[in-house]
Amino acid sequence: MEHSEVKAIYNKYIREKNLRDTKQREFIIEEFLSSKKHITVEELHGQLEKRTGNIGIATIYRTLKVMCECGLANEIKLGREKARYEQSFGYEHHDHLICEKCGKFIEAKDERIEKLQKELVKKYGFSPRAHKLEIYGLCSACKQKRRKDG
Amino acid sequence: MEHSEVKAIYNKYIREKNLRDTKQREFIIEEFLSSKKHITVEELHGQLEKRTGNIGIATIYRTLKVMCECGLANEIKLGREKARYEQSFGYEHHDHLICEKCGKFIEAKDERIEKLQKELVKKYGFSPRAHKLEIYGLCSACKQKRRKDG
DNA sequence: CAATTACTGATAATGATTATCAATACCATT
DNA sequence: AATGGTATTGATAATCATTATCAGTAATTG
Ligand SMILES: [Mn+2]
Ligand SMILES: [Mn+2]
Ligand SMILES: [Zn+2]
Ligand SMILES: [Zn+2]
Repeated sequence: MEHSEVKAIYNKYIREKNLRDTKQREFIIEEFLSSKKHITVEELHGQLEKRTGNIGIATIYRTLKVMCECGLANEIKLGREKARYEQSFGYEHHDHLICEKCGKFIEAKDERIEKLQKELVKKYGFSPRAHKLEIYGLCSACKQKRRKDG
Repeated sequence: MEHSEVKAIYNKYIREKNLRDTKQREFIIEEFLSSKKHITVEELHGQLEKRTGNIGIATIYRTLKVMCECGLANEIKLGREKARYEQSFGYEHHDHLICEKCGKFIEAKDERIEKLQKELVKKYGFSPRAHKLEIYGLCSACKQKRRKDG
């Protein structure tokens, strides 16, 4: 429950865009906001099946697209894997350390890196709109496990 | 012609892995090394069609995979676009500024950013294997064009 | 309530990449 | 040079996430 600020933004957006307020979208957004970050469409669909009745997976794709459009969600695409989504309201921009063993996403940020990126693009007369820093490797838990198991 | 160093590495690799030396791979590698960076499989296939006879597109996929395995190529995947490949022999690691208007890839690097990334992962006990920094926006040429055209 | 039109869910389509497989080419050995 | 084992090729089918289609349904507005 709650998430009233997010819903206010969403409601404003659908009014502006002449979209309609449907039960399915309500359920999807509620579930999305209550779930772990970096969730896939399939995972969300599975969770919804338990609570609400069936909601078509196409509708979940569509609703997450709307959430991204109104700035309430971000899409994260890694290689050939299926897209993941994270809430973006109330979270600032951050980078990701991604464990290649267990799939964990660690959120991290260094203001100095952000600043140096701005310097970097300036050198090329480039106007940045967005950026993505992903570091792939092994999280500390998986590192320890690997030590034990060999 | 030439590219003898790359070919030496490739030849060493195929001997070790019990792969065979085929005309198709020769042509593909030659064309790959002579082409612009950040090329797609489809583009490479198109170019090869002119010079050599037909080479099956599956063979190009397979050969580029081998090139990546032996460290002579890198795969670059952006969102849902088709994969692009770049030579990696004789080029050091670099980041990409990617123009969303014309598709240009600007290669850039800041040693200070690289260093701060190492600090960042250390804070989380994370062992990095690779990383990817991509900045999306507008290159200077496209920026000027936009100014003129409105 | 009625008219308009956006939405839904089932399903087909798409498109890049990978798997399959029979025919062929490579290569070490004789 | 011929042979045999096996990696490779190219055509094509399969895969799989995502998007498009469309008939039926539901939200909105007056
Ligand atoms: Mn995140
Ligand atoms: Mn590059
Ligand atoms: Zn892990
Ligand atoms: Zn440009």
